[in-house]
Amino acid sequence: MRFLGGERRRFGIVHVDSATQRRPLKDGALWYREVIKRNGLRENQMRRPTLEAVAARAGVSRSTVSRVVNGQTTVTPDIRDVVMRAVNELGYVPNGAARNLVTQRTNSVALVVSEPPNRVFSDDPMFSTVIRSAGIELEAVNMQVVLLLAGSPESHARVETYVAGGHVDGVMLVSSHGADPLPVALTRLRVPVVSYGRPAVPVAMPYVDSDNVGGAAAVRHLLARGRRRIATIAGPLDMIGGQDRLAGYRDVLRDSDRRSIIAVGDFTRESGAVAMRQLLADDPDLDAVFAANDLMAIGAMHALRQAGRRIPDDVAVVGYDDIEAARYTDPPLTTIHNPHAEQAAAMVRLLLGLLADGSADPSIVSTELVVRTSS
Amino acid sequence: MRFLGGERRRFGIVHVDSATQRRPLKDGALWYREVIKRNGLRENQMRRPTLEAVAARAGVSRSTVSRVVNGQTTVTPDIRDVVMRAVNELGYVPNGAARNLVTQRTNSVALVVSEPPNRVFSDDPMFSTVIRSAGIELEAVNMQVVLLLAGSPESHARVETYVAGGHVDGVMLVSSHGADPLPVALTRLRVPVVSYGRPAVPVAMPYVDSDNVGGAAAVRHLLARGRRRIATIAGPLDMIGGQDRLAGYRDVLRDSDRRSIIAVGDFTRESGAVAMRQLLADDPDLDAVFAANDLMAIGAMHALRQAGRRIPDDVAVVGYDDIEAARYTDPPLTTIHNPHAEQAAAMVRLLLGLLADGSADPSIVSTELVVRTSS
DNA sequence: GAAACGTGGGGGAGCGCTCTCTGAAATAGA
DNA sequence: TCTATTTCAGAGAGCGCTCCCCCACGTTTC
Repeated sequence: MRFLGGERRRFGIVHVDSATQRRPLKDGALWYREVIKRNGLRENQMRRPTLEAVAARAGVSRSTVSRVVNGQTTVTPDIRDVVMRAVNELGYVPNGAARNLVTQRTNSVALVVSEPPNRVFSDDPMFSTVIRSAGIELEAVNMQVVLLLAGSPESHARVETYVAGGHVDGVMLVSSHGADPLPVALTRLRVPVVSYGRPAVPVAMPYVDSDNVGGAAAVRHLLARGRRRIATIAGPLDMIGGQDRLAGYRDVLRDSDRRSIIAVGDFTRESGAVAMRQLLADDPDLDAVFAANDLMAIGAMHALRQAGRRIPDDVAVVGYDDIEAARYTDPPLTTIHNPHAEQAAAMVRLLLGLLADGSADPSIVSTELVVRTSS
Repeated sequence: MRFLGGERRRFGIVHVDSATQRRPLKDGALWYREVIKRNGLRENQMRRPTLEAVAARAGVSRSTVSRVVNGQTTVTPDIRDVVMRAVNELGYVPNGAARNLVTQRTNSVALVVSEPPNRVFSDDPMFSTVIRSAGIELEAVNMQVVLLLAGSPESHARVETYVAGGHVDGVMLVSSHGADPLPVALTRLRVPVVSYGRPAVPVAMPYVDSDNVGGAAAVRHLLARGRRRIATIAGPLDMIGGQDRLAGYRDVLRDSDRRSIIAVGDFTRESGAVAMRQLLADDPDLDAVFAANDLMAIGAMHALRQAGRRIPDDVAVVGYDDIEAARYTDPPLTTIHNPHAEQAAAMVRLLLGLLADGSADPSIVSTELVVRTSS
């Protein structure tokens, strides 16, 4: 092994079986008592330098060091240099908790992902895109993202307590479905909250959404290609995204006097495959399908192939989102480009505006049809 | 619009163009001054109740309230009830910053994702799996995940400062490549750090890895299938994962007296396609390819189809990771199942052990060949 | 019945920082 | 030369919480 590790640490390779892996863990709150007790003074000795220490070394007051560290300009250059030297020599870094306590600000925001359990295990790239984009945008202004998973009802209480505890300056809410109590609960906390996509419940919460005409554009495209029996695989109808994309589909078909053929999925590949099989059973002659996201489109393509249909010759397929994978399906998937990264960045800006001056200028990012060979 | 929003907030839909979206943002640290100034006393009035307030209402001391809130058992049931009533009436939630300051513990850990920029925009589900699994595991012990992106050199300083600032109790490092200074820098900070996968540089840091014999198993499988010219698309060679999987490939081929045919990718689909084309140009007669991850395998399949090769008839393809998408390729992809979720959970447990008592029992999760129809 | 012990609650220090207030020194003005 | 004004550093009061220490009050022991 290559660990050079210390006294009490044991290193080495151990194969763990699933039983061991699943053992319950002690509550976080319990440890620190034990740890403090065990480490006793040692902890004190190796404590990081404080403002006080830097001040002593530089021969100035705490206030002055604070001013220097925070970049205030009312400090004479000479003194500034002396302080900076002391800071570097001691390796001083301000203590975040102390700063948060007095400023009442944490410079971090929560990203609350409120997703149903079945989606947790599907690997929808939407989530990683949002997380990443929001993270990048926040880091540009020196703020951090705290990820809060709110999949289960129990975790809701945890999330609420965390937010109410003043750990974050604001909240970004992603993917809430109709019955989700979180949007309402969070707004009651008097903490700035914004939503990724229009909230499914009526609540006074600024949001950034994407232009939902995409669903309509997809169907018009299929119509223009001469398709006559166009089915759709809708997303969960308790989510706004699911509703809106379905509405777009319906509107266009109604206008062109065609029948709607609808199956409902839950945004996972598996559900797309299941829905496609059902659609095929309902109407064997369908010649096109519009899926409310790419993952379901991929599942649908899989089911179509298994049923012996050629794409796009027998059945045309259009997805939604334009995830990277859409470029690599066989054939490449026609889809609606939905700029999740931009939308996430816009959400961050919305929240920052709220934090800075209470302003909330929502924005809508626009979608665009990307025609590939599946249609 | 459905915003019911307050006085100074402006709601409404505004289309933003990319130029506006990209405007630079004020530094986080600058606002709070403005905000404090602007809000003045109002902020004070609506401050959340403190321990003091609860104590006053319950007619006991701060200490007693603290004991009750923290679940200490040395409080008489009567008093406990009185305090709890006051807590509920006031809606008291302990202030996190104050608690962190005095306990020197934050109950949150950082997940540092140190990934090269080109991978940021590829949607590798590995990252979301790790993030999600680690998050779930930590929430079980009431701790939070703070996501720190360390893609660029500039962001390294930010990450270091953040960690040094005591904002987190420990650090989980993901996906570091050879030249990454972060592992070394972080260990110097005297903060518990664990790594997802063996660090690429020799450093005293506990890690959880996956059993890298997978590469070998994949190649043996292809050999058993009667394939004679087996190529590989390796991952970045400055990452341990890339090295190890390549080593497995090489070892098996050497033992069976066959020639290695190697191209290098960077774990993205695009790079897999590029590498496949190159491989095909180098050796048009190859009859199998082992890609170091599924994303590259998907890219390779795409390139093979474009080159008119049938899979698996002409060329067999094997991937690595067994991401969800591998089940939905055409044909479904044979791959090495790599339990990222389990590995992430094990990493969390490793870190928690370190935090609790300095113990670090590393573990290796095992991989397994999953045969589908691409080979 | 006095001394010893145990038990539950209050007092108060202090975690590390920011920021207002104050005062000293430097500069300007008369 | 003396006062008015500005500039810049220090003193000190908290931010909201935890936890050590101690005291008051029972309860036991000899």
